[in-house]
Amino acid sequence: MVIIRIALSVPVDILFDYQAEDASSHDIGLRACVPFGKKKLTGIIMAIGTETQVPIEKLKSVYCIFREINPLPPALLDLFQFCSQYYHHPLGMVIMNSLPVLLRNNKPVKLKDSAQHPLRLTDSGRRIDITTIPARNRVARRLLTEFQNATILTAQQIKQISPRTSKLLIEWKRLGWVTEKPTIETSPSKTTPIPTLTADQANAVTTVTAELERFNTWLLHGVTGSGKTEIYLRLIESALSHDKQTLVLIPEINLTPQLEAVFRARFRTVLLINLHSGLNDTQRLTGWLQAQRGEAKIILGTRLAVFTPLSRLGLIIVDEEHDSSFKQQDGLRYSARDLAIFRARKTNIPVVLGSATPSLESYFNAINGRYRYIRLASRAMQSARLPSIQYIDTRIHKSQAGLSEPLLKALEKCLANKYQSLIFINRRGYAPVLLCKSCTWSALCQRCSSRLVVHLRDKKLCCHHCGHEENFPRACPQCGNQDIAPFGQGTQRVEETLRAHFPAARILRIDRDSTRRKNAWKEILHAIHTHQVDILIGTQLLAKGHDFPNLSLVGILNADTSLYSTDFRASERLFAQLMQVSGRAGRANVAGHVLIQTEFPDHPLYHALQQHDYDTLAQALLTERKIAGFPPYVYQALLRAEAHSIKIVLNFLKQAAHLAEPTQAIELYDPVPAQLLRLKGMERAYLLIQSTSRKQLQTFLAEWYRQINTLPTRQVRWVLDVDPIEF
DNA sequence: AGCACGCCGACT
DNA sequence: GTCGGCGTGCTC
Repeated sequence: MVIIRIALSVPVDILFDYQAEDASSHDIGLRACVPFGKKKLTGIIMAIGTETQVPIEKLKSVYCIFREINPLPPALLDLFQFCSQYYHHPLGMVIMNSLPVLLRNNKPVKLKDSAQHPLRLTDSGRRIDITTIPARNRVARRLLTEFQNATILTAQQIKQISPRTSKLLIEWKRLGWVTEKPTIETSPSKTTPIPTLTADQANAVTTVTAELERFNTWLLHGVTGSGKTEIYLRLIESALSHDKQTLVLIPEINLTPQLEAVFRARFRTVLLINLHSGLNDTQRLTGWLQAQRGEAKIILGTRLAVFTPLSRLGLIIVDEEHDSSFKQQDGLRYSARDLAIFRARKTNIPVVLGSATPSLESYFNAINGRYRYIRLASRAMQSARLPSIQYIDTRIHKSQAGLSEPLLKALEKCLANKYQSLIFINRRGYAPVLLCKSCTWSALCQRCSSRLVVHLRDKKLCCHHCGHEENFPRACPQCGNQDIAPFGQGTQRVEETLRAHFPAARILRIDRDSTRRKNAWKEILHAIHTHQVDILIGTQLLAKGHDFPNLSLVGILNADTSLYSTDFRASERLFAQLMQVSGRAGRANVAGHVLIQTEFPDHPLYHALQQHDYDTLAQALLTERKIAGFPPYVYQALLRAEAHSIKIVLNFLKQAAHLAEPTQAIELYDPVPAQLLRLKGMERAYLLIQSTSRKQLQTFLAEWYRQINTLPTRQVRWVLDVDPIEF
């Protein structure tokens, strides 16, 4: 009897056995549709054998095995297995949640042949003169133009040009203008000039390229503007020359288009796909299949892309590796960066972690020699120097609505010189608090233990944690006094103040509220680049990765709040963020100045920032962490739990703690309520476990996880968070 | 996660 | 007497 073992998306960490007479060992990694209770589910075949522990009468037969697409490769199944074990999350859920939605259905995928393959313009196609096509044949002209621009077009791209192209393409295929054959041509485009490398860059490229055939974790540490992207491009080129795929992981969606454009411009003749959250189900599946078949040579994507099957993977790049969005913060709490390293090791290929401000974990590994460390000391463009950073002591310089006199003066001067400036304040809305002046009342969220943020623009109070909105009250609900007022500054208020102060200036606010609209980002970037804006006001959305060539002045408000935070990672994050924002100034042809308003101008973090001295600060922070016994000197895990009442949560955590059998190597702390106690109507708490040995921590967690699963979990939702980065 | 089974309160 | 509340436990 042939037994197949299937991983299903159910929250129990076991495989389910089924009878399947027609299965063979080639079917491992394929999808199978099976009866499950009263339901029908589709899962992945993990093993095939002739034996089972399940009583024969319980054993059911598979409905069918889907063979229309290739099985998931063993290396990817290894990654899932590791992920499931390391993060203590059921294997079936790990696998099924990583797959495109269309592969989770109880249906075979059906894609039209034309939809499956990208088309490449052949040399004879390239020689076609557009004017030989009648002008009224607009679709044909558009399509040919697009092909001659891009050489390769995916099915989606073609569909976007016009939905009625299939007849045309059949004809063109017959004529030999286009072909489905993926090319292995790697010569970069002749039209985009390729910059010469600095000595630093050249050295980095040579060093990594020399070891392209084996696993290494490279930390590529270079200040903003030191030209990391160019290094990525060269490495990808090397990978391409061996006909290998490159997986490029990037933090979040906003900077994708920019990076994508750079990559496409350089590699016009290879298929590049972008796997981001904005895709619909069909687009995602199409890209996924192209990656699996090895047709897509460059796979650009956010954290989920780390699970893409890649038959010819030769290189992984994790850009902005310090970015916390590589860690998923709900459900399966995985770190895409760490999984990328695991994947590279298993595939025996290099993984390059790039950052201007590496995470302390990576830096620690680099100086210890666990990672290979590559340092880019200089900015690539000689004209672009590092910005000068100065502090405005807000104890001396009083401010009006959060803006100090020296900063306003600097803005004025910048305006007069027709340069752009940027005010960075990481707080959207008008004001963070609504206060009653006669009693102590302030507007609170009903579902979270947080204050409601004033959004004067739409006359609403908003909770930035749960999204709750309510109308602006006319009077204090507690004492009836009408004297209620916004307190503190947010982007909207800064915008208002600056508009009043510089009525002639063109001011643009950039935060989640102003970029929510579709295409808003595109329009904003266009406005900035064509110099239709004088002053930008923005949150951290602005900090990431964009080049603003005319930007000369950066003003930073309200940075102090993270200086003395209870979160031991706050300084690290603040520094990275301020480095990033500062780096916006003075990129191309303009000298950059950064003015930071602070009450603590002598703080070591600010000193380090002023000197552009990552190392001194990193060393200091590492010393602190060593003394305090924090990561990277210890490994941590959290048991997180939530319920309607904190009593239930704490009680559950206490029970869980009671079950634990810690060894000497494991430290188990008392349960503590979360910083933000209530979130979306749930009260939360966690329990910290730590150890100096990752291995022992894992052994402990595995056993403990099994034990916790036996607890009655009435109304409690819980997860293990391994290597947590938020508390 | 679903979904059924099961054992106690308020209804035609 | 039953309808239905959601606590408990199983799914190959």
